[in-house]
Amino acid sequence: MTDTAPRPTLEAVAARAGVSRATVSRVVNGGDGVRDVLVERVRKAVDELGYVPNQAARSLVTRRHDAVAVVVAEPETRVFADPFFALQLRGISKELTAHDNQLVLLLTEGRDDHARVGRYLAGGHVDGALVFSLHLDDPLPELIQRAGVPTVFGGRPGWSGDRRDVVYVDSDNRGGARDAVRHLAGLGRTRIAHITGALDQTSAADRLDGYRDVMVDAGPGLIAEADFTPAGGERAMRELLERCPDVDAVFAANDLTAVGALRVLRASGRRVPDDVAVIGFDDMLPVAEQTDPPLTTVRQDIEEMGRLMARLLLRGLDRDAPREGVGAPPSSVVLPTTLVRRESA
Amino acid sequence: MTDTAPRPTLEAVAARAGVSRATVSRVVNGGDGVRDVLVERVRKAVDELGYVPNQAARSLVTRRHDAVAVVVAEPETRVFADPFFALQLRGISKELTAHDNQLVLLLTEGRDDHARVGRYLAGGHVDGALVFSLHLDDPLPELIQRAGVPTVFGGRPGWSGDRRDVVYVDSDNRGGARDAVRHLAGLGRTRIAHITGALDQTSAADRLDGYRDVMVDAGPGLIAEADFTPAGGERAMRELLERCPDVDAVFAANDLTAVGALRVLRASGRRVPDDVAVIGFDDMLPVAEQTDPPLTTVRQDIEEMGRLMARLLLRGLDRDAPREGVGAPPSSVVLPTTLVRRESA
DNA sequence: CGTGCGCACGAGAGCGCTCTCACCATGCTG
DNA sequence: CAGCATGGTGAGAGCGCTCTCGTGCGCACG
Repeated sequence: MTDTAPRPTLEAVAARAGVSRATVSRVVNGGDGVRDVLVERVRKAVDELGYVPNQAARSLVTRRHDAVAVVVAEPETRVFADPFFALQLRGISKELTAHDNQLVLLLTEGRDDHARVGRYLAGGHVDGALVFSLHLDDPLPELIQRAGVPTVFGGRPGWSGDRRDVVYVDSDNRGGARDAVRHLAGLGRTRIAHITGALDQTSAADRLDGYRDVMVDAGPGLIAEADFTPAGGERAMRELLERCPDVDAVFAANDLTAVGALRVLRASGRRVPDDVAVIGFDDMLPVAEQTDPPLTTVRQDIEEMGRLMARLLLRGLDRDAPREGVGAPPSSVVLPTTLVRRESA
Repeated sequence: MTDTAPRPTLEAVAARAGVSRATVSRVVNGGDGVRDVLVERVRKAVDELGYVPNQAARSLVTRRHDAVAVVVAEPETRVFADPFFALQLRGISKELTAHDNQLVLLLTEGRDDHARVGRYLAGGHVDGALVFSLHLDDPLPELIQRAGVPTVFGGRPGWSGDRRDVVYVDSDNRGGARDAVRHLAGLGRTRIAHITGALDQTSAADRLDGYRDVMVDAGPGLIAEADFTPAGGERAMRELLERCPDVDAVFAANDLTAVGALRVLRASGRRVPDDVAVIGFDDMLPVAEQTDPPLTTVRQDIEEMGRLMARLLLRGLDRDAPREGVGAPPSSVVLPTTLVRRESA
């Protein structure tokens, strides 16, 4: 735990290079309009002194921070006890880094914490925010919009339907669900059930919608509600078997739910996929590949989602647009999904 | 994507409250030495104007940022495709938040990226750093030490043996391994094998040491090297069965490895735990509970590790110490592990 | 009643940077 | 050859805050 040494200032570099502060500043920020001789001289001085600009001083005048907040709400941190979180973060990080932006991570801890996040964002410490808050009743999005911080959401916010200015990046949950169910139908299955996710999240609702798109005449008996967890999957599967013992296919809202379903199916003596075909969602790798049998599932490109969120945000901040007004204002993006065939369906 | 509005300054608050800037500053920073009447008046003005201090301006003069960098090296981000990362981060976040510090996340992408991180840390943007870099040959720790930023490491760095000033937080990998092996021995097992983790990481090396502590006379035939992945676990288990078909217990370096081992054992017709007892490490919940049979494993309190890292760092920054010099300089901490008995051993 | 002390407050100087603007060479046009 | 763009450079103001000092006041003391 060493202590920081005093760092050289612009002034020091200017003195050493025999130019003015202004010129050094110009060189440090690209060097346009400075003769090559001087640029060279300043660069040398910078190297020799090990000069690094003081970001605080810079922000004070530019009102830019080159920093973006990533807000993850508490309920999500549980969901993110899977690679989802890490991957998305990685995509975000890559994109931000490529544009020299820092990533300030804000994890909320319970609802009281929302105020703190709101205050922080309103405090103008960051240029924008990437927010994961997929619950319908979450006050956070509203709070953030009010804070006046440019924001891109991860996953469609529940209330976004009526607001045109909300920008989000999402997977094509509905389309992916349709693909899954169509695949099951293509296998000749006719009694295709669906185990939902937590329906207060748009992803779960959208997947259910996709299922219904294909199974227009599915009775409610074939739909069981769960919560994205293996335990929930078990419960729902048992329920389904009771209501409809001759079910021959299950589309689970995510891979973890599918794991629970698989376990119950096996315990009931049914073979997968011979008796009951099973499809998950996410392609959560350590899980989907390890199940018995390996899980057919709908893959979403999670890292790309993160990257895209960051890209949209930065574009909105005019970091990217070469000329003012050239880039259209960013609008939401829905990424395609792909069905990954393994052995469970 | 709304745009930020101009924010009120100290000056504005001062004018409204009819006091000087200095007084407002005093109130905002605790209010010592200001008459209650004025404190009240200033507070009111702050509320009415929705004043939030400009952190950049403040940092410029205080040279404090109330921000801490969390550095995660690339190889780790893969390992952290498990709840490890999220949990640790959560612990860190909680502790930092409690002390009004921000969390700046730095994920490195390949070795070239180290320089960037070094530059950032040397740039004095943050008051300290929490670093995850558990590989023996990683240049990052050295780089960071040279940057002169107070740092606490997550996991014992490979080269820390000879350096007294390195502060880290780690689990008692060695002790946990000993417990696991002793438990297996206590079950009457005599041919207890060990599947190692990636031995360029101290955690893997320490667990191997713990195994050896108990199995002082274990032949090399009972040790197979793997890499913390299920696939590695499978490979190693096959190897072990070949070399020692009558093995009756396996201590795997982590839960994922154990999953691979379980699969091979089952495929070979052996029953767990009847024929072969298996113990993992981590208690990675979605995994350990879902295996067949549920996995006996060594649990480490991951969130607490994160919290502790942050606490040590902040203490080192004198955020905590009520009086100068009262708190001893922070030293490394090794957290205990606990054996969680399920059904595999 | 004068002196001294302590306390509450304000004035003002920076922190390190960016950015506007004025200045001074040039080089070109009329 | 005067006049005027043009482009490179420096001087200086100011971003919003903290913090040191100096000032004025009330009070206890001699």
